Amino acid sequence: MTQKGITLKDVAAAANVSRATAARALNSYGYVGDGTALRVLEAAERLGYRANLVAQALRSGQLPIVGFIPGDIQNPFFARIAHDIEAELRRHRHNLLIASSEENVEQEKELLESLRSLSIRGFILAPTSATDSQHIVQLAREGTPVVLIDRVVKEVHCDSVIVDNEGGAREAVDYLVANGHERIGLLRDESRIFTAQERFAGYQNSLVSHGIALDPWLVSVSRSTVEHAIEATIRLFSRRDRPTALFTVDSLMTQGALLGLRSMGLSIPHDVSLVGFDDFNLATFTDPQITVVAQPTSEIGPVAAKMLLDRLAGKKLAPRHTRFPTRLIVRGSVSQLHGR
Amino acid sequence: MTQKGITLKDVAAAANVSRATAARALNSYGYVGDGTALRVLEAAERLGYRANLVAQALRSGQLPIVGFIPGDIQNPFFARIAHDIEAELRRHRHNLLIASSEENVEQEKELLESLRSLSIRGFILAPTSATDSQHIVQLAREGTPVVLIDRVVKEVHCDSVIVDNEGGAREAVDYLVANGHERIGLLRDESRIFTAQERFAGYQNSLVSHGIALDPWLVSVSRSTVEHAIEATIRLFSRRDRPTALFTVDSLMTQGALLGLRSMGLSIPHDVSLVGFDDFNLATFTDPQITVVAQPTSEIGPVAAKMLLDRLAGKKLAPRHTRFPTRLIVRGSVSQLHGR
DNA sequence: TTGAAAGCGCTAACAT
DNA sequence: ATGTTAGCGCTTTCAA
Repeated sequence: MTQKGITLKDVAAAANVSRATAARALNSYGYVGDGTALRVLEAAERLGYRANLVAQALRSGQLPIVGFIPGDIQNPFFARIAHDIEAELRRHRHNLLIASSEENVEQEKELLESLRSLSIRGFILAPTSATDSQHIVQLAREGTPVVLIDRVVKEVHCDSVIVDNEGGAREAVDYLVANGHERIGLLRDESRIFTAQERFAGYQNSLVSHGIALDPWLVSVSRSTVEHAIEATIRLFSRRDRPTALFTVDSLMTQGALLGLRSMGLSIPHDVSLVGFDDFNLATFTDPQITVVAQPTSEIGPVAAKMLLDRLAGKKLAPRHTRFPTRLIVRGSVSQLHGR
Repeated sequence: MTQKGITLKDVAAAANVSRATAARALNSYGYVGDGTALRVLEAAERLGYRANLVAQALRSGQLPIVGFIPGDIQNPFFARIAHDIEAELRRHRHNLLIASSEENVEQEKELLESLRSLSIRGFILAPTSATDSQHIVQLAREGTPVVLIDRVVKEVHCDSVIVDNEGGAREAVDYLVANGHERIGLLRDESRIFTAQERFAGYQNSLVSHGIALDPWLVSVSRSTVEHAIEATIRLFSRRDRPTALFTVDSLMTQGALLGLRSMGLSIPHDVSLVGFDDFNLATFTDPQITVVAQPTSEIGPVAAKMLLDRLAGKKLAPRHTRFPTRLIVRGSVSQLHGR
């Protein structure tokens, strides 16, 4: 046993002062005589005193912890953001509690519900559903600071950090069209997810602006996992009159598409051209390398963390919304379609 | 404002009982009249009562939170483990606080130090250093349950979950030798890291058992990031009389090697054969696919979480150590060396 | 079967 | 400049 259970009382006793004075010295507020302060500090040091944050939290009603609820911590996109948030919070002596919703609204609700009992100071959240959002509205209304990332929910008025999904998707499809493609497949995730909606809109808008009719058969919906995306890809390309190009709405689905196409013996870009939303490590390792719409992943975490920290510091501002632009990175997965 | 700040007192008042009785009814212990219990439960329900975990923690000295300190949450290996631990903890109504050490011992110490004030119930930790470990010893000695994963520290007596690093590395190098390679490069990370030591031992042992002398020039040390590994690879292969094969000790370094070799115009497996420790998504997307030593990543998290949960439940057992076997997955990145 | 009261460790209003 | 005291929300003796 070592310096476990050294409390303020012990320090106060050792320094021959009251607990109040000891607290003042330790947290440097109010009046404390110089000599006294020194004695207290010295005693605390000697005893190995460490303030009990739980006790502080009971009084203040706030634990120095922020909750992060991503769709899936295994998605490198979220892992990167988690890392950045954590680093930023650490600078402000806060900790990060991570709980994945696993893209399941019910789980998201339960998580939020259970975390509220913990007096968590605020949340950074990637809501699973763009519509089922009463639980978030509720949370925000109670005064708990919330920052939405990657996705946004209409009814909720709080800070948010997202990217230009519509523009990014549109640019991707524009690029495909510019290369002569007209039968452009879309591999998208469930429409309850905000980004799915916006990216789908970009796909549509691009087609419309080029006078290309939207063919529902070219759109395949799947869950956002490599496995599901493989199946969806195979479904899409098993039809005769298959697409000449494919746009995938996130990196996991892009990977699934890669695998699905390979399993069908379809080569990129010879048989099929491919553009994916969200850049990922793997994209530069394949041959050819994959053309993608890149998001400024490294900026999202820090910005979101700072927004939340501002709220925790008590700043009363109107909700702020950051929307980052995306960037098309042309690599080698799109070919000029001949016979045009 | 909604059901914020409903306390036990409110529930007790609403049910016309004392706080003590309300607590008994809510937590079902001690004697409570059936009718009374019902009234209390009903009142709690109606008021939307939620127990204040911080207050409970102040009494019990324990917050239902477990700390996870990986080297880097962005490493898919740790992200997967984090996910699995979290899922397991959730079943036992515990939460997971994640803080990366970023492979920095000092940061690891600070993290632990600051988290102790939080009355965290236990830790799952991948220690950055195999030697600098007093802080962990200390922690364990104070009675805080600790489970070590991926890496282990001699002086610390606690549960651990690791894999057969030596055996896995040996098998990889054996395989290279069996394919006629003798000049086998090693890309390893810093020797303070436990896994680095064991994997290096496996490399050595294999060479020795085949009567091949260890050539220090063939060993390149680098930090475990893609960028550093690229440089180290280039360094290794810039020498004349370069290796015919390369063994990399983790997936980030394998990626770095891939990139480094490509930048030098060296093709796999024609110019260089490659085997990496730790399987990763990308390994099957490259052409050729990469031969790797796979770890049972999906088993580590659940086992570690269960060990910790046992401790939290108060089980007094001798420290348990699980060491999982590894498995060589032969794909296409190794070629039979001619002229042998 | 229930209630009163103490106390977990800390802070802050109030008094001195 | 310092001490006294009350109380954050909860659990748990102890007494009734």
